[in-house]
Amino acid sequence: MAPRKVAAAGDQTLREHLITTAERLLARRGATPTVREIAQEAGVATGVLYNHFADKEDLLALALHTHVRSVEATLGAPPEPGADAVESALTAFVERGLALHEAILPAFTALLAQPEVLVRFRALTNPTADGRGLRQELADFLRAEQSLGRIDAAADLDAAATMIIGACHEVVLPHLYGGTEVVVPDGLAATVTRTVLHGIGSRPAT
Amino acid sequence: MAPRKVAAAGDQTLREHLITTAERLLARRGATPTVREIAQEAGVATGVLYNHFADKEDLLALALHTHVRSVEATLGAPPEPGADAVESALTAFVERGLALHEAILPAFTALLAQPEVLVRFRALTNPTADGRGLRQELADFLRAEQSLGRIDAAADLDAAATMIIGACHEVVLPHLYGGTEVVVPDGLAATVTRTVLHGIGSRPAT
DNA sequence: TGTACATCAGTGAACGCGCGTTCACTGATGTAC
DNA sequence: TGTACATCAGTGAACGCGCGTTCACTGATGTAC
Repeated sequence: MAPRKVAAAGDQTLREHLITTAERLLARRGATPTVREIAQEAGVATGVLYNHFADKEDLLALALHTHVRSVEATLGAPPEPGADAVESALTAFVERGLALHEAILPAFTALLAQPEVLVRFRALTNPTADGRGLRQELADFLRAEQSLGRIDAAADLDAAATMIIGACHEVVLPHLYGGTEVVVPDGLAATVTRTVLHGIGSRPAT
Repeated sequence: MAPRKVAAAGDQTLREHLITTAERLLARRGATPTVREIAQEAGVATGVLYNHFADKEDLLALALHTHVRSVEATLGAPPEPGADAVESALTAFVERGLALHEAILPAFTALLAQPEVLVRFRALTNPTADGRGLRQELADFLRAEQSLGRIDAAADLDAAATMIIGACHEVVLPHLYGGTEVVVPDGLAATVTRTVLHGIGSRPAT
């Protein structure tokens, strides 16, 4: 056993290097990279991909999984229920969601047209929130706050979570459809939080 | 000038028949149809597409445009501000949004990987809400209700519109990612409306 | 230490396939007489 | 009415291209002596 000098930089294995490279190309706007693009960017021959992965779908699913995990790692831990004021904790949650979606939606949408990659991706564990997914993580947080009496006991928290995560999607999606740069409006997280906590219905003047 | 008998059924021109056929294939889950699939489904030779459209992107952009318009036509007019109670009018709005997104998102996501089609699509007028788009239509409605004093004057209506339309996206998107049937939870429109009007913050017991 | 050999990760030209697109051809229909 | 011709929408085999994938080959490295 005498491996040739690999193109991988640093202490990554070649397999990790290939996943990292595919992840970087995937995160860029546009279509999914070809195997030739991935190999060229990684500095290896195209055939080498098939020494480390079953096929292109396998590599792309792993690249997407790694991408989501590495983006999530940059976000820091979610707020603890009860530790802070509901409003500020929820705002932090929304900011996390906005950052996450801004970072990962381009890759996801590029892969929507490749159903086989999504099948493989789903076969891996959900990379966000210890397998729960972001929406469920938020719903769990809201329910914990509710049991602490800091959220209306009659509120429908699934709907609230859907609306909040939906707002994160909605800020990013039109830019993907429209081909324009994603711009998250200043203070959106705070405004969304205020809206979901207090509502927009008319109220008696104070 | 002696046109051969065309494959188009009824009183549609062959051009319209091709757009309708592409629209139908596009609305089905999955990838974008090939020119051969469209031609076969339309009952004509593949070459005929190029007698009526500049290229595949041209046809698909028109098919998407027609699709959105025909879905919107099935929805009926949006509620008039002030005509009904805010809560019921807004619920109707959300139901329209859910139905619209459920019907058009599969086609949109299939085309996300084909940026050129989206460029051509954007060159056409926005088919929803007289060119305003659904989100703006909703924001305009909320503003009208606000000026009637039926919505909190201090509310951020852009954020509210983003959350509501976002919820419509959020209900459909995970099923597209996940490859499962789209199921809109019963009563979601009413719950979303209640949440956005009254908020989920804890309130004094009545 | 020096030399011959075995190993096998990496190589990249070549393959098969499906795609969008082209264009010489077909034949049903309108027109001229 | 009947016949010869012109038109041109529709036809579909063929083309070129880019893709994912394969596999006979290369050559740097570990091992045996």
